[in-house]
Order: sequence, then C-alpha cells, then structure tokens
Amino acid sequence: MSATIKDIARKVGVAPSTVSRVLSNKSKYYTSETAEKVKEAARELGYKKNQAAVELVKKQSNVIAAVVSSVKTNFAGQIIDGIQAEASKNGYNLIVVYSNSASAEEQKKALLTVIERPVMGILLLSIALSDDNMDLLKESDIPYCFLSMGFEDDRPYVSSDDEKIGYEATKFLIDRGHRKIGLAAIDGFPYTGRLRLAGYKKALSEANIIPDDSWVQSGDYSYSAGEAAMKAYGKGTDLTGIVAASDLAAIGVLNQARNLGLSVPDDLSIVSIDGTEMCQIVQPQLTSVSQDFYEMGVVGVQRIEESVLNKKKLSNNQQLVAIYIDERDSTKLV
Amino acid sequence: MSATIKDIARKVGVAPSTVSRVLSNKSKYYTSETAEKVKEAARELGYKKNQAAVELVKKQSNVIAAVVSSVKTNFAGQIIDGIQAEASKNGYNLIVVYSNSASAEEQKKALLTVIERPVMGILLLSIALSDDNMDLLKESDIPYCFLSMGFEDDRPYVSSDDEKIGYEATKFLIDRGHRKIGLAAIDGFPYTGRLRLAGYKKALSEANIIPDDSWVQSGDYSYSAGEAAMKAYGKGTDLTGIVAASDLAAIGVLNQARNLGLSVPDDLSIVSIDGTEMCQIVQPQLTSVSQDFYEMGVVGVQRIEESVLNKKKLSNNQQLVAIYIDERDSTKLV
DNA sequence: TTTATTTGCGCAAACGTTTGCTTAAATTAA
DNA sequence: TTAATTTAAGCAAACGTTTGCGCAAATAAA
Repeated sequence: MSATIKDIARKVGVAPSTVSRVLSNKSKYYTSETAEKVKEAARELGYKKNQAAVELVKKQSNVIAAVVSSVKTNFAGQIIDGIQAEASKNGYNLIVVYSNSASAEEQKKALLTVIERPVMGILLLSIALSDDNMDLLKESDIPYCFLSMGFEDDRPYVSSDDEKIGYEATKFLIDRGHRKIGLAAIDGFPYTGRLRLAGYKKALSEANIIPDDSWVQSGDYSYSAGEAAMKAYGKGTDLTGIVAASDLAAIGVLNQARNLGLSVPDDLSIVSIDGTEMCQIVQPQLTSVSQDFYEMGVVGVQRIEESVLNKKKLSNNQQLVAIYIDERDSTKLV
Repeated sequence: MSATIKDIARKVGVAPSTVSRVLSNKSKYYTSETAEKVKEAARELGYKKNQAAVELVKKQSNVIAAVVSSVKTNFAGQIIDGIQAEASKNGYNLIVVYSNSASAEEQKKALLTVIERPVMGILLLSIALSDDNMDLLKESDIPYCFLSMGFEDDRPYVSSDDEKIGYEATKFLIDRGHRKIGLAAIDGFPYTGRLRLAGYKKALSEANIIPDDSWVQSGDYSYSAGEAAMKAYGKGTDLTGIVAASDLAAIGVLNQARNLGLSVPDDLSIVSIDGTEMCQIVQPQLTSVSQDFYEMGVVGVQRIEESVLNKKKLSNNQQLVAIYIDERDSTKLV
C-alpha cells in the first residue's frame, strides 16, 4: 500500500497538516528546515498524492475533460493538441474520453465518467448530445463548451464560421472563372451543413448563378460520400468546380474523378474543407478552406478558464475562429 | 451544490447506508418498496455519485487509463477503438491522456494524472518512457501494459511480431520476382526498427540476395522520411521494390517516386507497413503488411483484467497479435 | 520591562461514500 | 408456544486529504 501523508508526518515527527502544507507549497507555514525533512521523507517513502482524497475535500480539480466522438474525425487530433498545449501552459491536466455518438447510452457513460468527478470543465468535440444527455450536462454545473460545432440556441461553443466557409470556398472558384460549381457530401440537417450550404448559395447568387438541383449532392462528409457524389455528377458533368464537405470527401471526389477519366485540376477543380495534413499527401495536393482546429482547442480551454474564474455566465459565449484559404494544386482558372 | 446520499436518506427517511446499498444494487439488503422510494428521490434531486468519495474508500475504480504519445500516430485511433470496445463490454470506463514523448517532464505529468488516482490499469500506446518515469510506473503498483511496442526486458506488452513484419513484407516482393528491394524510413535504434530490419535481412538472405548498403534508408517513419528515402534512391535506382516503414512513409515514397517520373507499380512496387485506411485513399492503393491494432487494444484490456484478477505477475506477459497481408495496387510481378 | 505582533505548527472537522457489525422485527422451525 | 433463523435497516468507522482555528514561542514595538 502506498505511503500517506500521515506516514510522512510520523516519520518526520510533525503533524499531517504541516506535511500537507509543505507538499502543496503553501509557503509561510513552516521553516525551510521542516520542508526539507518532509520532502526528503516523501521521496524516501515514494509518496504519491491520492487525488481522490484531494478532490473530495476540495471539490475541485485541475483537470479538464474532453469528450470526443469516436467517429473517425481526422481533425480531432489537432483540436486535442491545442487543448493540451493551452491546458499544460496553465497547469491543468487533460483527460479525454471517447464516446460513440451513435448510442445515447454510450454517450451517457462517457459523460458520467467525467461528470461524476470534480473536473474543472468539459470540452465536447463535434459531438451531438441527445436531449437527455444535454440535460445531464447542464445539471452538473460544470462549465462546458462545444468545439467545432455551432448551435442556434445559447449553448457555448467555439467553431468556425460555417457560412463563411461555404461562401469562401465557392467564391474562390467563382473568382477563378468557374460558373458551374457543385457542393459534395454535405448533410443538410445539422447546423454546420445548413450554414455551409447557405454560404455556397450566397456566393452563387452574388455572381448571379442559379444552381441546378443536381449540383448539391448530400452525404455524410466521408470518403465514400465524396465518391458517391462524384459518381452522381458523372463523367459527362458540366461542372468545372466542386466544393467538398471535408478533406476525406474531397479525396473521394478526386479519386472517383480520376477513375471516371477526369483530370484534376484540368477538367475539374476541387476545393476541400478542413485543410488537414491529408490535403498534402494526395496528388494533386488539395486546395482547401482550412479551419484552425488547434486554435479552437486553445480558445476552448480559455472559455473554461473564464467561466470558472468569473463564475457567472458569459455574455459572449459563442465564438468563431479564423479560417483561411490554402491554395494548392487541385484548382485552376477556367 | 449537488445532492448527496445523505440528502436522499433524509428525504426518504432511511439511513445513508441503505441508500448506498440501493444505489449500488447490493440486493438483499432492502425491500423493493424502499428501493423504489430511494431511486425516485435520487431522480428528483438529480443525484450524481461523487466518484472521488467512492474511490477514496474503495481504493479501486473501474477506469482504465490509456497514455498516448501525442506524436501523430494514425493508428492510435484504432487501438483506442479496440480498448474502448473491450472495456465497455466489461463495464469499465476509459480515459485517455496525451503525452508528448519528447519531454520527460510532460510525460511525468501525464503519468501522474493517471497514477494519482486509483485506476485499475494503465495502457501505454507506443510511448517511450524515460527511466525515471518507468520507475514511477512500476512503483505505483498499478497493472500496466505497453501496446504496439516491444521490449527486450520483461515489461509486459502486446504488439506485432516486428521481425515477421519485416520478413513478410520483403518476402512478398521476393515471391513476385523482385531481387533488389529497399527498406525505407525505418530507424535502427529502437526495438521495433531493429527487428523489422532483421526480418528484412533474413528474407533477403534466404533468397541469397546480398543487399547493398544504400538499400536501407533510415528515417523516422514519417511522410518526409519516405520522401527523403526515395530521393536518396533516385530516379535511376535499380531497386524494383521498396518496403516502407509506415503507411505515411509509403505515401512519401509513392509521391516522390511519381515526382521523379517513376510509375508505381510499373517501375517500382511498394509494400507499406501498418495497413491503416490511408492505404486505401491514395492511388494506387497501397499493398500493406497490416497490423491488427484494434486487437491490440482488446488484448491490452484483457491483460489488465487478468492482472487485477490474479493479482500475481503473469508468466506470459508479452504477447503478439496476428499480422496479415493486404495486396492492393502498388505491387506487381517483375 | 510589558504588551502586541508574528511565526511555526498542531488539532480536529469536513468532504461523500462504503461496509462490517448490530439490532429489531418478521418469519420459520421445533 | 418458544427458540432459531432470516430479513431489513441503522450505526459508525474508515478512506487521505485540506484548512480554519487555536496556541505557544519568538520577535518587535511601546
């Protein structure tokens, strides 16, 4: 059994309270002499703090929890890197739990794993919570913030401006002379997809382009959705440019186009959305509207910090991070 | 403040102990009538268990911790999926902490995050622990197991048979008529790289092929290491086949080969190691020696289970999972 | 000197559970 | 009917910290 604070106290001949104060650097409560002896003894005994005890009495910990949907999102890693960096900078620890967003039951288990202990905040990465689980989260009174997804209600989140993403991607192609532009593998239902679609339509409308219904191929952002969209457009499509819902979808479009005998970017330009490393490992490298996932993580942690500090609800609790365009080799003038 | 067991007890008019027993389903200690009232009250009060208190008294929890090196490993996700599935099947919860393996200090923080609470076991994903941190881990008396990396000493691990991987990849090419075969982006130092190199040499030697020094280009398994290796081989290389150290490295080789004007697989066959989804999103799709990462996660959890159950050290604590070859389009007969 | 202040440390309560032991009531066996 | 057993529930200790309060000794101010 591991040594406790009492063992150290006994060994050194002081009170447990003194040991506790030394070990948590509450200076001005002991001589440096005592401190040395205590630290020495702690080292000898291989003392390790029991965080359960600490958290029980303090009702607060320095750990931030991230709940991640287990569906293959290739950008989750970047967000986590950002969270990790900012958390570590401020002395917080990060724990991540994975949750299959498909099952409300699994989701609840993941949520309870973090809610049932006094974490200082919860970050939810592109995860669609069921109503019950949303209630659970709210009731917990733990500060939380969604990352990489937005809402119409007042839930706190930090994400990209999805309408702008759709707009910029489309405008990028229009500015290069394209008039017939598809939108591939996007889903109409959730907030994200709807906004991107709105941006796409806005850009077209500003250029007086009236889209044909067949230009928008819905899907679930996946590789195969990209493939399917391209199949639907077909070899003889009159589209000259395509905005793909995600990097993976863009690669699906790219490969399928090649299989159909279409050359990218000569016959078809592709703009991808997300801008992860995948854009750079395919040939041609994909032009993308890139999101700053790392920054989302950083800002997410800052939001949590603020809400534990201020204790009050924040007025401006929905925040957007910058997007930028990375022109690579999958697009050209027409 | 959240409701406690005592609040429920007061509300229903029973003792806290009874509430505790009801809520943790210790049947045979109460009437179903009492149970109903307790559960009802718990629901009304929005009761949430305080795990810190539970863990303090039980000195045991049902959470398994995974420590993951934050370096971009595209297979970590698959291992975690496996861990998650098996853990969930057995009623355990999983928490993941990320650790930058470059810094011993960061590593220690990650380790302490999990050691300082009574987790039931620790899984370490392809993470090279410093000696100090290894001691920390051992002292903690928490069962642990390394995943996706092997050791020469008696540390418990589950990984693939890396010598066999090197052997099979090379043999695959030999069997298809290749005689001049490179090994790209592998590092000679750690156990994994050394074993794969040994397998590579064994296969060559069995076929009476004497490798030239230039055939082995060392590197760090990365995309750019793959590129660099292919650059080193050069346009005029007499190699007809290359074994790449990882999927990413293989893609680096592939793209660089194409840039040099070499066609895959017509001029050059490539066998990748790992077999993640990336193999299927590049063109041509990459033939790979695939590892069963998911299974590693599953087995890892089982090892933890065993060691908490048996309490004793296991005799056979180093385990290998199967590998298999996925022939795709990057290889051909010569 | 006397009085006030500071310093260093100990006491003990509190945090929210679990669980071994006890007890009273209810049931069964004799 | 009495004795033995079972059932349902309560009591209180324990888990390992933190921290407000108290107190003596040492120091500073008067």
